[in-house]
Order: sequence, then C-alpha cells, then structure tokens
Amino acid sequence: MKKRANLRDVAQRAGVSVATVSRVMNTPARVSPDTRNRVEAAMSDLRFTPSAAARAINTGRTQTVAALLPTLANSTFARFADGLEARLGAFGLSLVVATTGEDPEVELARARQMLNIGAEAIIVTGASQSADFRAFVERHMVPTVSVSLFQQDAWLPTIGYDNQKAVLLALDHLMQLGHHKIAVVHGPHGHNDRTRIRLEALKQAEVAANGALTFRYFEAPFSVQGGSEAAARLLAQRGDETAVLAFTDVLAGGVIHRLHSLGLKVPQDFSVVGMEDLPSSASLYPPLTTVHLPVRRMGEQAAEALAQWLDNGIRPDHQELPIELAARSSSVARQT
Amino acid sequence: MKKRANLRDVAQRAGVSVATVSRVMNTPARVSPDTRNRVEAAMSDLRFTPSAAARAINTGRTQTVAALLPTLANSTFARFADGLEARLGAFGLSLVVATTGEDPEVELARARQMLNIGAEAIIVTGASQSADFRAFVERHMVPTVSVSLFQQDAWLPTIGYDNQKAVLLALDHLMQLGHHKIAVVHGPHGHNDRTRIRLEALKQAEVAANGALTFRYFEAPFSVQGGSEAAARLLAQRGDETAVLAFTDVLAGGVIHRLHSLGLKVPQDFSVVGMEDLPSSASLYPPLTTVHLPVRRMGEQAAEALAQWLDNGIRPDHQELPIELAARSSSVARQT
DNA sequence: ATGAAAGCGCTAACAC
DNA sequence: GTGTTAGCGCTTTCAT
Repeated sequence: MKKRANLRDVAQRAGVSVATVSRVMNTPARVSPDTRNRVEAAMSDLRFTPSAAARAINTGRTQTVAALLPTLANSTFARFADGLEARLGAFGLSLVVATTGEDPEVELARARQMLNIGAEAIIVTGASQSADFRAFVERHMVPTVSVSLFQQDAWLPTIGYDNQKAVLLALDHLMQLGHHKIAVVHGPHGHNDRTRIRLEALKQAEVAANGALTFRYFEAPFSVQGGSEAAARLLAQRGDETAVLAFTDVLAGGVIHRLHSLGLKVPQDFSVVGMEDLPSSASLYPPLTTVHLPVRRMGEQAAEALAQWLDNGIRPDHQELPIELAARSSSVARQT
Repeated sequence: MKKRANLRDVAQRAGVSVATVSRVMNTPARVSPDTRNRVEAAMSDLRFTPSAAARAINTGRTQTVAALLPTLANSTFARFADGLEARLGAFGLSLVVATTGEDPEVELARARQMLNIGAEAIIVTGASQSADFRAFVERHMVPTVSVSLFQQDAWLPTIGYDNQKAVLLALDHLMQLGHHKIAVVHGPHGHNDRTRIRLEALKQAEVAANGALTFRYFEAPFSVQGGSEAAARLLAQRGDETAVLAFTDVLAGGVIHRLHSLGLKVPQDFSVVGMEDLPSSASLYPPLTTVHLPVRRMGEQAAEALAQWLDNGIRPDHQELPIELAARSSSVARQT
C-alpha cells in the first residue's frame, strides 16, 4: 500500500512542474490544452486527490461554516439547517453542524472543536451563551451570528424574529376571541432565552390587563409527549381556562391529542394555538391556529449574512424577520 | 489590521521555541508548568488561534465526515443526522452536511465539494448513485457507506433496513385485517431506490396472490400536501379500496387529513397504515399504525462504522437494522 | 505557456 | 524539558 499521490508525483509523471499541475486545477485556461491533457491523465492514473489542508494553508480559507444547534431532531432546527445549507452551498460554503442539547458547556466545547477543524464562522441559537463562550468568540475573533431571535442589544448580530411580538400575536388572537383564562404550555427555559422572552411578555400582559387576564403555566419537555402530559395536568386539576397557548406547534399537537383522548373537543372545549407553523400544522385535526415563524428563510438569511461577513469583513446588522398569525380551526370564540 | 498570530509569534513572545508552543497545545504534560504558563499567556495576548489546515497537513487527518442527504427538512433525515452527529462527536469527528435534493448530478458535485474541504469519509442515501459518482468514490478511495437500506449486493457497505420486509410487514397487517383492495400512496421513485424496492415487493405480492389482492397506485410529492392530494384523487375516482398503504407517515398524515375533511372516517371507512413511525405519528388522530424504522439508530450505527473504518482501514460489513410493526388505531378489520 | 523557488503554520524526529 | 530542523502538499510570485 503506497502513499497517496501528491502534486510532485503528478508533475513528474506528466513531465511538467508542480506549478503547472497547480494551474491545471485552478486556472486551466492558462495551460495549453496539450499539457493540460497530459496532466489530467497523470492525475487520473495516480488517482490524485488534492489535499484540502494544503490548499487551505495557502489560501487561508476553508470554506466551512459551523452551526451550533440544540438538536437536529426537531423540525424547526432541521428546516433552519436545510435553508442555511442550501444558501451556503450557493456561496461555495459548506456547513458543519454540531448539536449542543442546549448545554452551555457542550456549546463551548463544540465551538472549540469547530475552530479546530477550521470553521471560518459560527452560527448559534439564541443570544444567552455563557461568559466563557463569549470570551472564546471574542478571543478568536471568529465571525458569529445568533439566530432564532431579533434583539438589538444582543452581543452578537441577531437574525430572527421578535419573540415578544410573536407570543403577543397569539395572545391577542385569543383575547379577541374572548378568551381571558388561558393555559400556557411552554418548554424548559433554563438555557432558552426565546422561551424566557415569551414568558416575560405574557407576565407583562397579565399585569397590564389588571386582573382581566389570567394564565396558568405548564412546563413540559419540547415534544408531543410533553404537550400531552401538560394537557393531562391541566385537566387533572381543571380550572376555568377556555384556551391553551402553546409555545411550539409540537407542544400544541400533544395538547390536542391528549384533550381528544380524554373526550374533549378542540376548539369547542378548548381553543388551542401554537407557535411556529410546521408544514404539518395545517393538517392537524383540527388545523392548528399558530404564529408563522419563517425558519427556513432565517437559515437563508443567516447564510447570506455570514457569506458577506466573510467576504467583506463587515459585521452584519441585526435582521428582523416578519411573522404573522395563521388563523385556522383550532381556535374559536369563547362559548358563552 | 495586522495578520493573525502564528506559532512563531507566540514562541517569540514567550521566549521559547515553536516546538514548545506546539507541545503546550498537544502534550501539555511534557512542558514545565512554568513555561506552560508563559506560553499560554502569550497565546492569550496575541489572540492566537491555531491553524486547522496546518495541523491537518501534518497529521493527515481532518476529523471530518460528510453526509449527502436529499434534504434536512424532513423528520427522517433530520433524526438520522441527529443520531449520526451525536455519535460522530463521541469519536471526535465532525459532521458536514450537504443536501442533494435527490439529484444525482448535485450529489456528485457535493461529493466533490466535500472532498475539497477535506472530508475523510462520505455517507450517502440509498445505493443507486450515478456511474460517475461511483467512479468518483473509487478513484479517490474515500470510505463511503450507504444508509436507508440493507442490501448485501450493493456497491457500498449498506447500513439500514430491509425495505421489502418493511412494506410486506405493512401489507401483511392489512391483509390479516381482511383488506385486499388497497390504495398505495408513494413518493416519486425516479432516483429513490427505497421506493422502487417497496413498489417491486408489492407487485410481486400482487402476482403471488393471484387475483386475491389488488392495488391502485398513487404517486405524490413527499409531503403532507402530497398525501392529501393523493387521497383526493383516490376519492375522486373511488374504487372499492378499503385501505391505504402509505410509504411514509408524512404521506399517511396527508391522506388522513384529506379523508377527514371529505367527511370520511379513519379507520371506519379506510384503514390507513404508514411507514417510518415519526415521533408524532402516535399522536395523530387517530394514532397511526405504521412500520417502525429506527432512523436515529441508523445514524449512530453509520457513525460507528465510519469511525472504525477510518481507524483501522477495514471496510465495514453490511448491517441490517430491525424493524417492526407498530399497530395502532388507524387500521381495523375490514367492515363486512 | 511554463518552471524555480519561497513560503503557508504546524508537527515530529532528533539532539542536547 | 526544551530547541533545531526537516518536511507536509500546495499556491504564488517572479523569471524565462
């Protein structure tokens, strides 16, 4: 088993210099067709595969961008990653993904790994990274953007939507339908600033309403199962809530499922609204009222922002993506 | 704007040699605490970030593996990628993903790009790549495995399930419930060998049944919307089918949705079975009978196989993953 | 159009 | 425990 062929081997075999071989790969037009053919034949004979590392060391570019995501096993992040990857590809950039499980220590470790393998830029979720993470990014001066929220005063450029606006869109919808006793189903907020922002917005609304609005909060894992359990708890100790506001469509789906299996009807017994607008949400039973969040688009925007940052060295501005309510059949006016 | 600091800069500042600096990074134990501190201080002062490329050129390893997937915006591939990434991470490997949209030309182009950025191994979906793709892989001798199917005679090591078995599991279930006129809803099979294998298995079963079993086939895009349209076509020209066999849960979900909105009941009017077993499938209305495919596990297995291949140079064996029927409420005995 | 030669930033013998 | 030095495989002037 002989070692991998390199430029010199090819040059020797083709009877040219290494410079010429390099030119065949990078600027074929500057090589005469004749020699070009000889070189290509030699490459092929020797099964030549150029070394990415050697190239990168010279050009100083790896064409690689890293995304640090809580998980991929979740439609939101998966669709985000899909949009991101597609758009990065158009710029000749590749996407390496690392999942963090929302653990700040893992996030830092993965960021370190990403730089170790040569990532030129990083994308993170949310803007509440650990102090160490922040120090790390600043020390290495690696272009980094945050997605999933739009927040002018964040330490990173943020590309996302206004989470406060989003939850209030859902709330206003329910209030206009006459609901004012609402069960709120949300995920863990320990390391999730999107959830925190949404909760905070609701608490402010509750205060502002001065008694005309009351919430009962149910925390549950970010899954269909979690939503289902939250609904079970809601009914086990039933109050006078007439609606459920879930922070994600997945949770909403779980809620609806459990309500159904306990013999209740949506929207007759409970109006349910979600947030996100998964592709499948319009086909739930009943079709889910939700706040549409442009996740795929967010991926594309993040790709553009980073591609330009890498290109011209100018840190991008924050970007707010539009959101809107998708009113469907899971919510109706309160039954009086 | 001065250039990025390198090993020599750090060495100079710390008053040591480059070798010592290198040691501080790689074998800190072999450096006296005193000098180690000086070096670390210098690194920090100069905001030193080691060059991944330079390291890779010396070690010959990039610690990077590439996955070529049709899309990430699909729970199956996303969960696969999640398992893959998590397990690769445990081996110190990073995952770069590239989406192909099931286009063989794109697949080849992306494979090329993956090698250009230094991927040490490749994961592809299915085993029916173009001849060019195959030539490419063989020419560069890059370790490559195929997932989503198990097929002993494939040109690549395959890690997946037996698609024929899978579809027959669903079919047998329906037949045992007394269904023998079945609508089959499947995705496009142009470049998708999993779909082709499943269709082929059904055709064989149809022949073997010798008239006791008949299928009507509906091709639709791989989406809820696609399943919905297929159901509309099924009803527009209604035959005497009593059951629907969908090749994916997503399609099954679309079918059920449309049946409902046209006033039909599942499973009373139609039994519906899917394939895949998405996390949400048990919470559909009604809970979906489906064939459970261990997608996340497949990602983990692929990671193991590649990690070992890169480690010991031995091409892995094919691996068959277990599948099973998850019988739920969307299918019942034929109403007589 | 082609070649010679100087690095790119790091690792790994090998020597002290 | 630390330093010297020879590469790793390529790109890129600068000549010719």
